[in-house]
Amino acid sequence: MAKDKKQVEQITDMEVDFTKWYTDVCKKAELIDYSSVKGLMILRPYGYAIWENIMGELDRRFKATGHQNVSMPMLIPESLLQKEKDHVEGFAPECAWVTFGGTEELEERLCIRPTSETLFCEHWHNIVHSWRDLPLLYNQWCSVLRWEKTTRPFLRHREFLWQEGHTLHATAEEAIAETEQQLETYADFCENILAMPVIRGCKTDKEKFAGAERTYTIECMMHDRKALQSGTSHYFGDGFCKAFDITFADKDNKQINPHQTSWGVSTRIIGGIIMTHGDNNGLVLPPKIAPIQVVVLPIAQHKEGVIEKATELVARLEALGLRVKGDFSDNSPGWKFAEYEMKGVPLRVEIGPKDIEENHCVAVSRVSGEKTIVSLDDLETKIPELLNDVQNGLFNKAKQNLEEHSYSATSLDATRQLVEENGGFVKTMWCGDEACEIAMKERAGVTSRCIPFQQEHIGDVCPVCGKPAKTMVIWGVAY
RNA sequence: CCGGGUGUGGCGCAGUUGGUAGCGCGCUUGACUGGGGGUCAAGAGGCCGCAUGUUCAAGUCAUGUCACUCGGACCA
Repeated sequence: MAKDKKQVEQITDMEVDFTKWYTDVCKKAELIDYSSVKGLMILRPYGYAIWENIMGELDRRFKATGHQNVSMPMLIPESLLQKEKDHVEGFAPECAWVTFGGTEELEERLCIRPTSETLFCEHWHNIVHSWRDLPLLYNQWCSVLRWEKTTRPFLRHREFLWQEGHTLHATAEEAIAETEQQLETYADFCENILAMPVIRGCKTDKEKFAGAERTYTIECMMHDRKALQSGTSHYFGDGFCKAFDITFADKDNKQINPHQTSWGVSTRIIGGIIMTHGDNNGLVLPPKIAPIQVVVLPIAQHKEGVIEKATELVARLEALGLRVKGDFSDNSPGWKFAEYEMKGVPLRVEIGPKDIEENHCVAVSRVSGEKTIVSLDDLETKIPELLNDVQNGLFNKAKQNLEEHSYSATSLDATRQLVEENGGFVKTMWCGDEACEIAMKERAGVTSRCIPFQQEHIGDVCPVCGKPAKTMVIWGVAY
C-alpha cells in the first residue's frame, strides 16, 4: 500500500484549503450537521459521543477536587445582567432576548444566558452568610447562547455546550489557587487525554474576560499554526460580590466580600482535536477520547468461522475495558477501511480466513498506516500497546508542530515577517502597554495569546516602543 | 455588521432565448463477490431554500428574506 496515497476522495486536502478540509471532516465524519438557524448546530451521535467522553473525563476530575454539579436557569432578567458594569459591556452586544411569554409582552426582557456569573451571584447572595458556608465549589454542564456574527462548526457556535465552574472563597489567595488548579486540570486533560500540548499563561488586560481581574488560559497550536484557546479560568476578585452584595461573617464577625472564580471548557475543543490531529484522510482521534478505539473488520465474512472469530475478538477486547466495534455490515472491506479512517478510529483489526488459519490478526494504525501481525495469543497485551503508541505518537507529532513553529523576535518587523512566512507563535518582550499590543495587531497582524508562566529573557526592551520590558508575551493568529 | 459566491432527490452537479426537471454517486431488493471505497439486474425517491411579484406559462426574470460559504470588521 502506498502510504501517502490519498484514499478518501470526498475530503479536500488541507494543503489546498484548510477551512474546506475542516468543514469536510466535520460533516463526513458525521460529527455535526447544520440546523435551520445559523450557528445552532446538531451534534450527531458520533460527535456527541466525543463530547460525552470529554464530559466524563473532566467531570471525574472536577469531583475529585471537591466540586459539585448544579443546574441554573437559562434566562437572566436584564436588571440582573446589568449589575456588573464590565460584564454587561462585554456581553450585551451578543445577547439574545426573550421578550414574549405566550402572547403577552414581558415587562422586563430576559436574556438567554451567554454565561452564568450573574445567576450564580444572585443565588449566592441568598445562601452565603458565614465563613462556614465557604468555599462553594460549583459546576454546571449546559448550553449557552451568544449571537456571534461569524459561525463555524465547533469553533464558533451561537449555541454551544460547555461546562462552567463557579466558585466562591473566603480569601483572594484561596480563589487564585482555585483558578490555577482548574487551569492545571484543563492542561493535564488536554495533554494526557486529548494529546494536545498546551502553553499555560495569563491573558493581557485587553484579552481577559469581561469582569475578570485576571484570566488564565491554555493555548494550543493547530495544524495550520493558528492558536486555539482551549480552556480558560478567571479570577474575579470581589468585584461581582460587591456588585451583588454577597457578604459573609468571618471568624471575627466582620462582614466580608468573598472572592470568586469561574472556568470553562466548551465543545470548541472538539474543533481543536480535529485541527490538531486530523489528516487528509479525515479525522484522527486520540485513543483516550475516541468513541470507538478499535474497529474489528471481518474479511470474507461469508466464509465459515470468520464472523464467529471476529465476534470473539470483539468480546476479548471489550473485556479489557476497550470501546470496540465490530462491523459485520455487507459493505466491502475497502469501503469499511475508508469509513473508519474518515471517522478517526485509532486502530483497525482485520481478521479473515488466512489469519484464522495462522492464529493471528492484522492491526493497522490510523496514524502511521502501519500493519502489525498480532498473534491471537498476544491480543490482550499487544492491542493496548498499539493504542498507547497511537496516543503517544499523536502527542509527539503535535508537540513537534508547536516547537517547530515557535519563534522569538526582538522587533515588530521581525514578528510580522515570521508570522507572514511561517505562521505559528512568536515570543517577544513587552512593556505592558496596551498601545503596543494594539500596534502588534495593526502592524504585525497578531494578537497576544498569553503571557506564559514559563518566562524567557529575549531582550530588555519592548520591541514596539523601546521602553523597558516587563514580561515576555506569545503572539499569534487566533481562532 | 460590510463586500463576493452558492442554494435543484440523501450527497455532488447539469438545466440554452421562460414551455411543466435530468446525470453521477448513494438508497431499496436479489444474486455473485470480499485483504483499500466491488459486479450485474430490477426499483424507489424532487412544491427547484422560502415569500411576493411580472407572465397564458417561472428552476430560469424582479424584489425581499433565510441559510451556507469565502474575505473583512467584531468576538473571553
